[in-house]
Amino acid sequence: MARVSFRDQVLRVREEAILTSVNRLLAEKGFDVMTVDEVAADVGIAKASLYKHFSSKEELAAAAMVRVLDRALGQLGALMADKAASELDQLKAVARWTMQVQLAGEMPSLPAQNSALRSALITNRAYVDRLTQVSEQLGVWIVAAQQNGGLNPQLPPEVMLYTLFARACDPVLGLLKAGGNYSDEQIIEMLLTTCFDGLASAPA
Amino acid sequence: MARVSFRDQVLRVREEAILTSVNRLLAEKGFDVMTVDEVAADVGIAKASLYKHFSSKEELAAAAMVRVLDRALGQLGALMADKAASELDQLKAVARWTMQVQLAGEMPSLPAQNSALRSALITNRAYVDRLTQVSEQLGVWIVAAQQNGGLNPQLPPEVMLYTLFARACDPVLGLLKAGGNYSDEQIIEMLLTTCFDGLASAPA
DNA sequence: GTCTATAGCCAGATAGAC
DNA sequence: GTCTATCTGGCTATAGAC
Repeated sequence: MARVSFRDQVLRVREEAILTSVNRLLAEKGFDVMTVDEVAADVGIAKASLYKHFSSKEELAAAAMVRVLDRALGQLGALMADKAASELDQLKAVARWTMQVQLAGEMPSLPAQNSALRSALITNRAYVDRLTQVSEQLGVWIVAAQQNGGLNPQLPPEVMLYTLFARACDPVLGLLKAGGNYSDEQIIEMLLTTCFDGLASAPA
Repeated sequence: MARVSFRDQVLRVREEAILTSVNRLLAEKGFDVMTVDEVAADVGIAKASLYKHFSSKEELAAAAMVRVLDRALGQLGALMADKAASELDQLKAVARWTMQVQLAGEMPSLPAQNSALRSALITNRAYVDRLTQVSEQLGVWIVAAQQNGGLNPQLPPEVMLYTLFARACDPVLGLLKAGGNYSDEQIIEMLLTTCFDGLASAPA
């Protein structure tokens, strides 16, 4: 196995620092409002140095998304190891995890409208690959849960999948946190209830 | 009663045309990506003329929000006249209406992050008044529905209210419409199910 | 109130020395 | 690869003639 040079390690650490800043700023302000100058200032390097690592603002966002999707894949892998849990429980655990990430201010929020960003993302192999992997694993659990009665079998799996993704960046979380009336754990439990049991029915 | 001059009527029609364009562009691209040049081009007037009617881009967005909130208040008034409907039915009707507006490409989407926009909105009396009115009427229905068993009494009304607002600009709608596999009416019915009955339980 | 033209600013991205 | 300094373009907003 090839040894990694000290020089490469330093680079890797620096890129990690960049992505941490990008991730936080994307979660705070969103892609359109975030500026590359802010990122550079937050990392503590010159803007030109940033562009030696990432060739555009869109690439920065894509790299941040790849990192968060990798974290998600790690979560999925850990959950798959739990053979005792039902598929519904595993899906709830995923939703809980995404809400925790969002409450921690670490969920990057990308606008669906920005076309320059969209085309950069869909042509980014690393991003598309990971997004596909996450979707496929969730899809497996959704279909299984529909068959064993954990999820409503009348809704298309596609709708369930989109809904879970959407709840990972639901603005309701931010509103409730800003209100300050509930703990993070209370917020998560309430939103898990609204997501899986709806507004109408009382939890079992 | 004072007669409205012809001149004022022309102005009023022009401002309506401006707001229609702003509303559509806000729904399509969002506030940050929309430019005042685009609005002027869409209306077919010079940008400087726009600024004679509205003093800033934020004022444009606020006026568009006021108009959509007025439409919402009209809906609420019509629903209140239906004495036979339960409060749950009325809330579902409101949610259905907001989804129809969104599918029609007429729901302006404003980013929660942009601080210049936020301060312009919260200091806009017309906007705040209407938002308060809508919230209060929905709050009345929510509390009543919780008391008569239509809605889960364990969830704070505040959480229900935020959730209903959030569903009015839920990205899931756009994703499903872009997919092209379902009719508008099918999309709305599915999302009403996920919102009120959740992903887990089958509808009654 | 409408227009053309432009001011003023700030963003993303780059040049070139070290 | 890092920096300082700068380019380039697009944006909001305004000046000033009609």
